[in-house]
Amino acid sequence: MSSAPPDPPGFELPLRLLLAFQVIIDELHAELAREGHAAMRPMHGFVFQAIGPDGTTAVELGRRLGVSKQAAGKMVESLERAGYVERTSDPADARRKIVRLTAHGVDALARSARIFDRIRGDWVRRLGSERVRGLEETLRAMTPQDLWRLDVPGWFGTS
Amino acid sequence: MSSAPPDPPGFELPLRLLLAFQVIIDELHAELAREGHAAMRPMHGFVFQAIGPDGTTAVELGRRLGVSKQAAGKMVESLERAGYVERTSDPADARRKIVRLTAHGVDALARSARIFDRIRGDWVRRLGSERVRGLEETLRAMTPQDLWRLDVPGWFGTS
DNA sequence: TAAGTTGGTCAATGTGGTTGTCCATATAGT
DNA sequence: ACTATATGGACAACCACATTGACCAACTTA
Repeated sequence: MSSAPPDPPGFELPLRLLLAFQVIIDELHAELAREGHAAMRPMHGFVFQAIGPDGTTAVELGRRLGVSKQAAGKMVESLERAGYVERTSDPADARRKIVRLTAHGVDALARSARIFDRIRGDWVRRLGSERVRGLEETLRAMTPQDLWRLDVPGWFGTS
Repeated sequence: MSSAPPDPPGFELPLRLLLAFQVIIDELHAELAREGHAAMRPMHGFVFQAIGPDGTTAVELGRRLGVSKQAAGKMVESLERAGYVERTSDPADARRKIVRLTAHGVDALARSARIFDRIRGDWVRRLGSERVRGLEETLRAMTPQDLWRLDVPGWFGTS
């Protein structure tokens, strides 16, 4: 004879979505640090992905990430200092400098992929395959198709 | 005779979680802007919540949000300029300045709550009550119990 | 009442973003 | 072929938002 539980307040859902994202990303970087990539930051994964296997230019990178070419250039500089990317000149166009992942960067990206898969496996163990698949389907239905259209940087400004 | 679909790569889940959060927050702020709160920023909701109905101090606010007291003080300043909060001195302790939401701030908070509920209603219409409840239960199972332990600011630094 | 703790503010600094400017190089139009 | 335009990259100045360090006034405790 118990009545149905009331709906939770609407603000719980977005908060849990963000919290779940945080949980996964924190776990990823804890594991990356253990595997020798302590310098990796949450943003870096997105940047590596935007660089892609064939490399790209700072201007194109800025476009993909939704920031100015100057901001992209500074990102590349710091990633270069950290040894994750390198810049080479384009023989076909003397203006362009191609940004490519170094072996170290490729390693970080490969490890990230493995760790993400492992974390998903943990979720499957705790929730069952059906619920994880259902979760992914539900989120797919409610989010833009293009996974990489996040425009993360600066999106969360305070003022 | 079709084989089962393969598991998606593990990185899709966190990305979709973040995307879903963005979708909701963007919708919230679009609606808030329509209702006269164009100055509201994603962070502000968290800050308002941390201030609470009884007000708090800059130091305590910094603790709750996981930032320095100076950073919290600056946040308060800008929110004060925007008319969302006011500072009054504590009669019981001449050092303390109590930060409280103004009527305008309370209005923004109340509207946010209503809009969040409305957005959840949209999800229910598109997905059905069962799936939304299932989503919330799943996320609840995988995230910390304390909803407000997010330590958002600066968490996503690039370097 | 002296000593320590706490709340608030000021100043200097670091990081990561912005726009504006400029130059070298490619590309298109006549 | 030459000029005009567009593009990639770099430099500078600036802004927003965080940090740490120092300091003072006011409360608390021994």
